[in-house]
Amino acid sequence: MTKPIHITQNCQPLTTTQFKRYTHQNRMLVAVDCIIFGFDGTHLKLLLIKRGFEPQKGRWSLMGGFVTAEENIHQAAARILKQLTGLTDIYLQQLAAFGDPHRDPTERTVSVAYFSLIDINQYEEQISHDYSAEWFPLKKLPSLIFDHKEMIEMAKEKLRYKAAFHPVLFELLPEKFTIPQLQTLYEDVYNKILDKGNFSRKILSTGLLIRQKDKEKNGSKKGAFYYKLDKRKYQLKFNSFLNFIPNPEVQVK
Amino acid sequence: MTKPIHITQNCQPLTTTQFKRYTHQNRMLVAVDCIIFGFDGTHLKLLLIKRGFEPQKGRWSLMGGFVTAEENIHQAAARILKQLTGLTDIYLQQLAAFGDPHRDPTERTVSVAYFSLIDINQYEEQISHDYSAEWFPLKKLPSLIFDHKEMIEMAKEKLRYKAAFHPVLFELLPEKFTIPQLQTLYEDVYNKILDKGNFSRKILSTGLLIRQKDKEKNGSKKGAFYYKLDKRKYQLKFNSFLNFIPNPEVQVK
DNA sequence: TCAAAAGTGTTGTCCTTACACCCATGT
DNA sequence: ACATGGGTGTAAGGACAACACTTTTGA
Repeated sequence: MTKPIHITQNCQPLTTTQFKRYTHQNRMLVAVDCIIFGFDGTHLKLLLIKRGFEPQKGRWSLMGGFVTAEENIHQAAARILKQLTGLTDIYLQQLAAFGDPHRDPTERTVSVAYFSLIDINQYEEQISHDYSAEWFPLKKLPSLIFDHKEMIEMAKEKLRYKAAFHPVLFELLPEKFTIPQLQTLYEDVYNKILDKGNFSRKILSTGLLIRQKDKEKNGSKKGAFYYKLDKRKYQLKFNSFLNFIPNPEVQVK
Repeated sequence: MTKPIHITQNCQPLTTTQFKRYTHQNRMLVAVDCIIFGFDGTHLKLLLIKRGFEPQKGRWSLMGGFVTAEENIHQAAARILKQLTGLTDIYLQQLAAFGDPHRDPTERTVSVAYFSLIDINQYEEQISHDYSAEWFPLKKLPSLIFDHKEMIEMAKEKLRYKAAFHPVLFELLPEKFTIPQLQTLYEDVYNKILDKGNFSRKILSTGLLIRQKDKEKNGSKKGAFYYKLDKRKYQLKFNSFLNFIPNPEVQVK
């Protein structure tokens, strides 16, 4: 069995006056992997693809790709996200860099994981076929390649942590939504039943929501008012501490 | 002026049966940079080095280094931290990956920033000479190379965010410390005067501290009791939400 | 004895929780 | 009419900020 060779070390370093390169250093691939969250009205889900190329062809995986020479890492993540979902201007946040020497057995690759929250209704069905993509409930994830499981675990923790204080979960909902829908989302994220009265007051007290004239009538006879985010206040208050969850017991490293 | 050439792309990819490498991809350097916090009893400080090599020789910089072929990123950060401080088993947390294509004009380098909290008294004076290292108060930082300023800003935010809920600032203090010393630390981190009565009660109510028999007598005539961390409870409660700061208004992206 | 910092007591306010209750409406 | 979920009222309890007060001791 041949060991992979670090080809870059065989290359002669350039040494022009202006642009010395660092010599004797090990160059490696840098990738991004996207943890894409969606909410179908009942459960939080992840969008995974069936890997169409070697190695590990046919196994489930996060959507990922290599960072190119011209782009920064965030741009790479946005590009990858668009490739799979067709969406731009999406909530997209860096999670962490994963760099175990053998995480990808093919070749040393450092992967920067990003997590994103999308409105599952906006997602283009079409594209999912090209990538054999599928939404999986968080509790029923398939076996995944490399360290993707670990990435997802970290993303879940981070989401819970963030959502306990910041109104980030709105990113998962359509433009118009009801408070009971929002509550279901929180309940699924924290796996915890919340008191509807207290929840509704807490959410409304943030002043982030604007009540609409119409109601959603599928969930109940009475119907629940639709709300929209007040985009301006949302931007403004995003970083303040809003304490959405009573006694959060999120564990984060 | 010659443009830097992406040498790796000129290399022929290996294609043995067992170990295909990814073809046509751009390989790059991966570095770590360490944001090292210390507390001198009055102010929070950062340990910076005067860069001893080109490019930008002689300018101030975070301590950093390249990730080698055999180690993971965290190990690289721990190695770099030990190189400069002589310390191991230090609080060391990944902050974020920085990957602007031109952040290091020499050559495309992705840097993973780590931040660490050390007891400034444990720091070995000796080593600082080899690296021309110096402690700078956060409010009087010198001009720094590359994007190091941005890394530091992010680290400050992260530290404030984390310390508002988790007892992480203890990492900056010696084994024995007094509550007024701890309060000074919090006050410097949040640039905010705290009520001593409320602060002391809040800290003690966590149950993390064990009172010692002896007192520190320099700060006052009466003297303040020394405390030690209850290591077991510290581990146990580290991730729960303890709310150290009234109305935190930390801004984090 | 007095100044200065450590530490304790006390009180009013605000927030939260738990849960009872009312509301609207499709069947 | 009644079941069902949406939404409001409310009282008890707890947490917390503000600040007055007591303690200790070196000079």
